[in-house]
Amino acid sequence: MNVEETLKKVGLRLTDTRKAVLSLFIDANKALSHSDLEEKLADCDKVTLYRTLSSFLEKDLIHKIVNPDGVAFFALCKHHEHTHHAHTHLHNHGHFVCKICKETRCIEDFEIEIPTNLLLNSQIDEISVVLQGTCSNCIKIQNRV
Amino acid sequence: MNVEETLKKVGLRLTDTRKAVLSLFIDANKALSHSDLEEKLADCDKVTLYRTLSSFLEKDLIHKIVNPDGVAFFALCKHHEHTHHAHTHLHNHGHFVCKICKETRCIEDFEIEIPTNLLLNSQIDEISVVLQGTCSNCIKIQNRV
DNA sequence: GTTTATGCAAATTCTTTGCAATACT
DNA sequence: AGTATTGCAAAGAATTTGCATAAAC
Repeated sequence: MNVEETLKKVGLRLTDTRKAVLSLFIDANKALSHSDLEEKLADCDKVTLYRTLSSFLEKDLIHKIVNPDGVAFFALCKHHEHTHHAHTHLHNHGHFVCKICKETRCIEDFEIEIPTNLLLNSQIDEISVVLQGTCSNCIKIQNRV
Repeated sequence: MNVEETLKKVGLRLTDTRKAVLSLFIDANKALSHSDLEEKLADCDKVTLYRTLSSFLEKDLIHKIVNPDGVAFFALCKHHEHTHHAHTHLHNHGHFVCKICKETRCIEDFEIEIPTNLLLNSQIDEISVVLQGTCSNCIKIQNRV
């Protein structure tokens, strides 16, 4: 997955911040919050980061996960790794948030079926599934103490 | 479901604000945000409302649903309507949020099974399932225009 | 050259904290 | 009487907006 090609494909100008942020998402392989990015890109203005995240959301490069504390995390949309372009896609996979280290990951294997029998007259656009608990790493650390 | 009995049962003092807020939750039969309460209880200080919500959360009278915009909503925990007291309970039922009118409801019939095969070494405490879309009422209004 | 993005300051919104006055048991 | 709760002011955190400068196309 090439950073510059991806940005061009969705019609965003190639700026240093956008290239850096997209690289971070690709390398991270997990969800990142605004403050994660701010920390990693210390010389970048926080407002620019907010705007970068907005433009990525708008172009469907990333999706937003709000954890149970109300903190927003963002993760790459997997469909951009493939050549085909699914335009209206539901993010109906699960997410796991560790309440200790706050690490947030997509669980691609866990997909929720929309309950079409319920909510008969409503239209569903988006699904958010967040599992909160303690990650394996933090359990290990707890057991050591 | 009696307001005063319920408050006593969980060990909270009977104050005007608590009685009013609990009544609103019972009558509303849907999730309410802090600003919903502020609007309905105009003569009550907003800080008191924050603290009321905290105490209700702590006593498991209500649960918190963070909608995809990051706005917190709160809804009654159903187990308090019965006499038996489940102390550690997962809120693994779904929630529906209308992106237009922001109405938020529990969908009690829609329960998510925790995927025990995934996340083998992690511990899951809480599940949040939020479906976002357009509610039947807002669809009707759209069609009229 | 035209359009879009950035950086800074400032405004807004949401939430928490400290403390004296008040209400509950 | 003793303890918990309230209301107000103020602090803090998260996010948005306006605008001049700078960078991308």
